[in-house]
Amino acid sequence: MTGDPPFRRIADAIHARIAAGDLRPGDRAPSTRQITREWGVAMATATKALTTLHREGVLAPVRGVGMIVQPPRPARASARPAPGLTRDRVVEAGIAVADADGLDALSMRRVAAELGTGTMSLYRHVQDRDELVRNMSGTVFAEAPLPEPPPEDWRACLELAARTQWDLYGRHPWLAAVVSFTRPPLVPAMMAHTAWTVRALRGRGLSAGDLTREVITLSTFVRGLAISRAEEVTAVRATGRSLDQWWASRASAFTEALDTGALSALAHLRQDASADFEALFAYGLARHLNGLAALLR
Amino acid sequence: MTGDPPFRRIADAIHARIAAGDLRPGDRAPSTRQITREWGVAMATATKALTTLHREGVLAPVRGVGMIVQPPRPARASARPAPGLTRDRVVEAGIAVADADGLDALSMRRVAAELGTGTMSLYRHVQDRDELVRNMSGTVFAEAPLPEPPPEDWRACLELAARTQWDLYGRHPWLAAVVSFTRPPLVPAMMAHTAWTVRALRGRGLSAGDLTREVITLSTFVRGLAISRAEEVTAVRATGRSLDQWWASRASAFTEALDTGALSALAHLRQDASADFEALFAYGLARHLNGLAALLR
DNA sequence: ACCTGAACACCGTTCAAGT
DNA sequence: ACCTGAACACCGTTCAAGT
Repeated sequence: MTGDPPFRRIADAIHARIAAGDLRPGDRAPSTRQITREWGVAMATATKALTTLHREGVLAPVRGVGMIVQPPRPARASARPAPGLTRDRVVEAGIAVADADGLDALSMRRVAAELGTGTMSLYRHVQDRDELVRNMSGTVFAEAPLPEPPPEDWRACLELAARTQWDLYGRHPWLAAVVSFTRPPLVPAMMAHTAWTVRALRGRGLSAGDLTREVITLSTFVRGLAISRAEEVTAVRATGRSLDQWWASRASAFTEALDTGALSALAHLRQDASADFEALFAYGLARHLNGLAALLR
Repeated sequence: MTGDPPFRRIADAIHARIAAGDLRPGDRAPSTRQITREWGVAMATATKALTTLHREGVLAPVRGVGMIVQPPRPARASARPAPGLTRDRVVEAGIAVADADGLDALSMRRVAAELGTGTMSLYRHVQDRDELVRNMSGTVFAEAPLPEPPPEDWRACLELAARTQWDLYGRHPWLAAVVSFTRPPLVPAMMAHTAWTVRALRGRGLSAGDLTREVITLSTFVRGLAISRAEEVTAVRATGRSLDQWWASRASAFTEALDTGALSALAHLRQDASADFEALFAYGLARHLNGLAALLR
């Protein structure tokens, strides 16, 4: 890029401003004089940059005004199906967007742009945004199979199932907020996860009700903590502040609150322990499984 | 309300349709003939209902067309501060909207409409929507104080703290998705909750790290299950289908999946147990506290 | 100086116009 | 018949114009 000749670099920079929306169709592009000032080049170079963009159809000269930004030409012929656009590609693009920038960034327009199609073309492959998200969940769950045959020990099984979900939520921070265990979508990979856990618990004296509650509450704990961890990822992305920095910025207001009698007990909390999600996961899982062990005994 | 005379009830009903957006400025209001059919009243009553709305400025007669819905008159003079609009009133209105229609319905425009102000007036009292939601959390947490002095038994304390949060999330289904225990806002009522729990656990041999993890993982379980319950509320509101009805509609596809080998273990789950959130709460809490009891022993 | 309406840059999705 | 761009009815928030 830096090896490009100056007129090319200037042309690309102007093009980038148009792509970014800083310059919009109908606006005046920088004049040759402005270009010479801004980039420190000769008039000949500035003129060549503009005529290049003219030849490429990006700008058009208007007598007595200057170079005007043209409306973008449609990238593809209309009413022709985008070649190779499939439900799987839409879902993959959705996963890529959500992994990179979170669920809030997952707009239909953004996914379509990622695929180089019109927004409405997506609706030929998914019914609506909700169905897209559901399909995304199903697809990523298939990334996390559980071993066959399972470990013999029920505790090893439950630890493995919980750990597998925990890691999956870590790879896809948007996932935790989106899965449901009370209205599970009919996604084979998710049902397989649940079925694997049921098999580990079956025939150990739990009532059918307790078996159901065990499966749901364990998943709920893992999901709940994964939601907190994901919020942390989002907060860092949004504010640029890590949890440590956030606490540091609150420290003075916090210690002030500690003086006021009833809140002084908060001084017994350790902030580093609240930021270590791995240790929180291990602790909460251990308490739950120890409680279950007492029930099974 | 039901004691109002018929013409008043009809006029109110038409007004309600306008407020709901079913009838928009420029639309024709129901004619006298339509009113006699729809409400089963005499022409004189229908005419009185329409002339009442005319006198109130809601409708205006257009010769040869009928009664036309008028644009709403601005409720208050501009650039005059809305009398009595305070941060507390904004927060209260936000809570009312979110309680009634969920967090998705909590738009700045909706809250402003509820208060009869312009949207931008809200920004004089809260910095942005996020701060509004944070203030809402703080306010409702103050609804759920914990008793002083606390019970002597640590287990009774933790059960009470968990139960209090659980009930609070039940009264305000939007709350669970919004609270954070890793970046807690400096809200006295929330900090008091945490401090109360810390006091119950202090001096029982837990390390500072484990004490911190205990407080967070217990809250995480309660919050996680409350999120599931809230999603259930939202799903019923959106689809009009209870969890039972949802499962019934899935039954055939579900039992089909059960036949395919590995998933047959799912038949051991009891759907009614998955829908009983109170029992799920009690089960999960008991497992966690039994696990903690083993650690403290 | 204080307040807020118009405007902007986004959404998801409907629907009719295009091929 | 199939496909999709324009349009609609929403967002949160900026900013400049109003009082």
